[in-house]
Amino acid sequence: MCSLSMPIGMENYQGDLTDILRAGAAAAATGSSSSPAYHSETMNSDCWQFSSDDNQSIKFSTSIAMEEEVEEARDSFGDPFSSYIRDPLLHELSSTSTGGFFSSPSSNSEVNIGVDMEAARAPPFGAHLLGHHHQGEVEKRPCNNNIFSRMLQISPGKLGGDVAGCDSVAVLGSPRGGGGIKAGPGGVMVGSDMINANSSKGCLLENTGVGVQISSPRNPGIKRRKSQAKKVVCIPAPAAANSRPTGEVVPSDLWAWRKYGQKPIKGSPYPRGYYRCSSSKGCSARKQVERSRTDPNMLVITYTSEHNHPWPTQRNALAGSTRSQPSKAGAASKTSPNSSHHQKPTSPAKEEQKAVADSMNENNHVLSPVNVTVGSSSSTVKEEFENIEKLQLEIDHHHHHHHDSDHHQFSNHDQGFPYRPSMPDQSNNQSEDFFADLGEIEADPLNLLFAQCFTADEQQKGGNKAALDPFNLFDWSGDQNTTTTTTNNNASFGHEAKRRL
DNA sequence: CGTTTTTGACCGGCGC
DNA sequence: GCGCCGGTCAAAAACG
Repeated sequence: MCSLSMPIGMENYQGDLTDILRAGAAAAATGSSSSPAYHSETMNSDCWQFSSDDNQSIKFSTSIAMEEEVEEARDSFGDPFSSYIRDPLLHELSSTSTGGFFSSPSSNSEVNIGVDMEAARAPPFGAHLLGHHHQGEVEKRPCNNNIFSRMLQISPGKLGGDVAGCDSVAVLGSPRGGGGIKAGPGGVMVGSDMINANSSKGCLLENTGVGVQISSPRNPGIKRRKSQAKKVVCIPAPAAANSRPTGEVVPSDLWAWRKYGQKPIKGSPYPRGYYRCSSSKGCSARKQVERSRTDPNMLVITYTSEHNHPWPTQRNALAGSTRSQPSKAGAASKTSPNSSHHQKPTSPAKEEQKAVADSMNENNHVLSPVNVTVGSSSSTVKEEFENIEKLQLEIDHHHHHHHDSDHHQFSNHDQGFPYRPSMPDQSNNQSEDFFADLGEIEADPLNLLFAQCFTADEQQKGGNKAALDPFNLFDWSGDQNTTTTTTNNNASFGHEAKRRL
């Protein structure tokens, strides 16, 4: 994996993804200060940078905005990110902390990952709006610094919601609490769906905001079957760089997703993939994955419906999950159906994860000459879960034994280190809350992932491997964990391609 | 064998 | 009512 080193402060950092995001958000929040627009509740923020030793720096920009309405959806959507929303920590985010980036200045390349959880009503901030993905475009506004400006966005919205009030951004923090996150100048992005053309005018979300509907331009509020909110997440597309227009690699979020369709989207050269949760038959959770028209490097993932079941602890079927893509990752044949997946992921989830990782790596790759190597190994799902479990254990461990320390870490770093932003309100309590919440968090795979990453980092500060590669975070495999599996992210991800078009 | 992916067809909403 | 589109279905193929 790449060797990203933790930037400042990060080194010691242990935490889970969630934390990271949170932190980032928090950080962002601070940073975002600039934007006047922010709603008080919302938070913005923006960017965290992780810089690798290499000089690479990665930023995460996050903005999370939620609407009230959104809450229902919040939970799961299956996206790991959603957890953020729920996550109490969000508060933290909302609260602001300093915005620091981890950054290293030097970064040659930066990657931003912005997380937006946006309510349907998008914040006015113009920054980082994603285009309506519907149109296929997601526009990403540049974040502060980042060159690549890849962002991760999450925006929840509700169907039917009225978007009209774009202005109001109510971002809720986490349900629990607190504050919302605003999108900050630093790269905050607005959920594409939410955003509509109007967005330019100030409203990010237009119609779509509404609900689940996936932003169909036509009808904003169309009633889709389910009235649920949808969340939009933008992340750097792994393969994009590689250039596969069509295929997308879906970042894994640990949920098991089964692709049930793909359609070319009218305004976009890239097809949209439709996935549904395969963890549970009854689960209505779905997600759509497509590349941003404007920025092929960005992957727009729209989650709709919630999972009606707990995170899959284990995935059953490996079979079929991976299609051959084997060896040639690099070679991706676009058309060939099989080509779509990188190497064979063992499970979709994994695949997704890999995708994420890949993307990350890719980014890194791009960014830094350094590294990324990746072996390709695919760990099995079980392995993944094992890792997760480990992570959980770690988390628990922290939870039980180290809160303080953890807390300290965060706090200490806060300023510089967004990760655990110091929240005004929460600063002290956070830790408690934080941990209290861990239960939830734990459940969240992503968090775990991140946690893993981070922990690994600590472990390995010395580092070699990348410990911190934020991107690697996504990577399950593990160098990080000692254990690890082999999986990895290969730099080559070529997953894309697939089908039609 | 069970699961996933692929992919053409079908369905429903919307605009004209 | 028709056509466009997006979303979903379902059969076939692929995979482990």
